[in-house]
Amino acid sequence: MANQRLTIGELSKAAHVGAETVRYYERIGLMPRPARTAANYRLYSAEQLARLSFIRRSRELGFTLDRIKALLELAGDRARDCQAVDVIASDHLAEVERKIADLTALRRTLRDLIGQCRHGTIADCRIIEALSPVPA
Amino acid sequence: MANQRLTIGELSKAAHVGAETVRYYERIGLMPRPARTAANYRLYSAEQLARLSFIRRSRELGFTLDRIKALLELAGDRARDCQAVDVIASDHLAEVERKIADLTALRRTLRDLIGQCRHGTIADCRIIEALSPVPA
DNA sequence: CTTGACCCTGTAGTTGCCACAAGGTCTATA
DNA sequence: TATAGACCTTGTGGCAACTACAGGGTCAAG
Repeated sequence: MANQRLTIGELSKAAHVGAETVRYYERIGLMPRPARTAANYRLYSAEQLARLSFIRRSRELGFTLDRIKALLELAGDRARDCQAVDVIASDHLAEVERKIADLTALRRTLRDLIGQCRHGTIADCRIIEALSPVPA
Repeated sequence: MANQRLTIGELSKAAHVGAETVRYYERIGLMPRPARTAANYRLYSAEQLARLSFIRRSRELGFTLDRIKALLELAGDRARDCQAVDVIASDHLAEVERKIADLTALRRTLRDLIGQCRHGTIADCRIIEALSPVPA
């Protein structure tokens, strides 16, 4: 009963990942090549569904496919020290924090700029002015 | 004296934009086709340098090339109401704010996850566990 | 036996560039 | 005058992570 095999469409629905995305994951080696029916249809196992779900969750957390590949390799090695996992996650967190900092600075600049808008003509628009270079 | 024309390399240095990027902007219609020397070298005017600098500043603020194109069109129309500029900038700000919100939620999740790490084996790694689907 | 929903492969588009390759040009120096 | 090296030209392909076809094959229901 654990042998229920899924077509790509069924897998796709179960994992909430587009079928074309699944094929893409296969092409880049993130998902294994599945079994095939006589008619060359892909057939997925429960384990492969679990793998795809893992990928989807990781993507939701913003991990890159490269890092997800690394996480999946680690996940298979149950006896191993989980420090490597920690490193990947911490690196990712650091990147998220950097992006937040960048975007926060950007938000400030944009708010200032928009706040200065006097709603007149382009000729005295502060936004355009801020973007325009000073004539040398 | 206002007639000083620049090669793509000179333009590139002056505006702090890669030469290949300038050619790319030309291809997509963001920069105009410049004059050419007898040897087919591109020659840029001061006005074109100003346009490229405008683009660079706008990119630094995270505007997409499409929006920059729109901003440049508006910027040329000095008598026009600057409301359209305000709309573009405000839309952009809204997107930045959305991204900050998304990333902030992500940061929280990642921090929680990493904080739960007990530094044992993969088998009881909270991070891997959180990513793994519950077996049905 | 046909309709419609599924599946297949392969290719091209998205965004904003960067990195070649293979050639032409220009300038300075030996 | 020859030549080295820095510049310029076009065209192509790559990056991330998909998405959207086109042009076919397959399968189950009515």
